Amino acid sequence: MSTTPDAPATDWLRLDQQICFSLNAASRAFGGLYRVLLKDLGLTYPQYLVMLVLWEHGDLPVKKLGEHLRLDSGTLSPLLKRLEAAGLVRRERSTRDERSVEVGLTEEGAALRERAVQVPLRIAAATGFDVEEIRSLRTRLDELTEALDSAASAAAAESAGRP
Amino acid sequence: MSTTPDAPATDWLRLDQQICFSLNAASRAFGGLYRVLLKDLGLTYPQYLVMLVLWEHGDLPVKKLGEHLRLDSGTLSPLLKRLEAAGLVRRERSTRDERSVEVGLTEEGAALRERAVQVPLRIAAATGFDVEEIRSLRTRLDELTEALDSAASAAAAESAGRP
DNA sequence: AGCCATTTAGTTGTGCACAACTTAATTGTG
DNA sequence: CACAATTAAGTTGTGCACAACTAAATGGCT
Repeated sequence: MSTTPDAPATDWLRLDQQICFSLNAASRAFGGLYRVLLKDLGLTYPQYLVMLVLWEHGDLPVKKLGEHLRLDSGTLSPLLKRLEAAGLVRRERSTRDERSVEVGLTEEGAALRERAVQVPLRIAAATGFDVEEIRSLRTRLDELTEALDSAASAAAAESAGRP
Repeated sequence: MSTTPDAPATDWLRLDQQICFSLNAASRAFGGLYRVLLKDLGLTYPQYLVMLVLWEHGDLPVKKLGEHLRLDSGTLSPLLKRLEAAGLVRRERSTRDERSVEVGLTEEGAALRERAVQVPLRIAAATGFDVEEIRSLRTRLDELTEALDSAASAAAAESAGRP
């Protein structure tokens, strides 16, 4: 254990000291606001994230999409099917590599971008944070994600057999 | 719109500038580490949060539990049934108010606390953050949650009819 | 007392996250 | 070339989040 707790073990179990709880709550609060703002666009928040990636990078195989979003095909396949049913994306097997499925925007999907531009602005306004605060919080969170990811794989390896 | 964006609208749609994405990623990274650490205890992360509240506050009606966790009965009812099936909690209708269901720890549930104490320590160590950093990040996130919550209800009221 | 609005749990249905597995195509190696 | 290992997508099953709804009990009000 590399930290030196300055409180008795009991306190560490107290809910209000658990950063994970704050993070989880903030994440769900974001979800709540996005739900309201995205209702007009007919998108859920994860669907919106997929659209963001496609708007930025153009057509991509499911695999690449998953790398950008940290999601696997188990999550993406049904989500993409719903976006396809909504007429926002196309999915077609790559001819060069039949294992791969290329995801691309339909005209309707590309057009939706115009209406989506206001969403991040309204979100930023809602946070009440200025650009610099947002940036620094983001940096901290990304550090956290990386630290947690490597700790999780280390712990998983340990509980399996020796690394 | 109360902020003055210093970047063109296009940049606001860029995934890597979206704080929500970082937050979402961090939240899922936490989930991943908790999944590994809680496997031994036979708990999921939301189940662990429920146990934390019960360990700290003792028996509580479902309603109060939901207030602590920001969750409603739609989420809690099935979750509590699983904890009950696992023998960790009891659920019984209050005699004073038949609408209310009191949730309490079984002996086994209370005993699990001893084994859970190590979890937050290992999480804290994994973050690589010191106590002060954790506290300040937590404060920021709580501010964020509150701002987002009130923005969401304002936006919901607006899209319904005038507030 | 009688009735209605509110409160509390629970149920149902949709969608996401993730583990474990399947299928099919591709790659690497002897 | 043949065949094993790898890779990509999809499927299945479990659990959570949340909206919308139901059922039952309570409390207030006339």
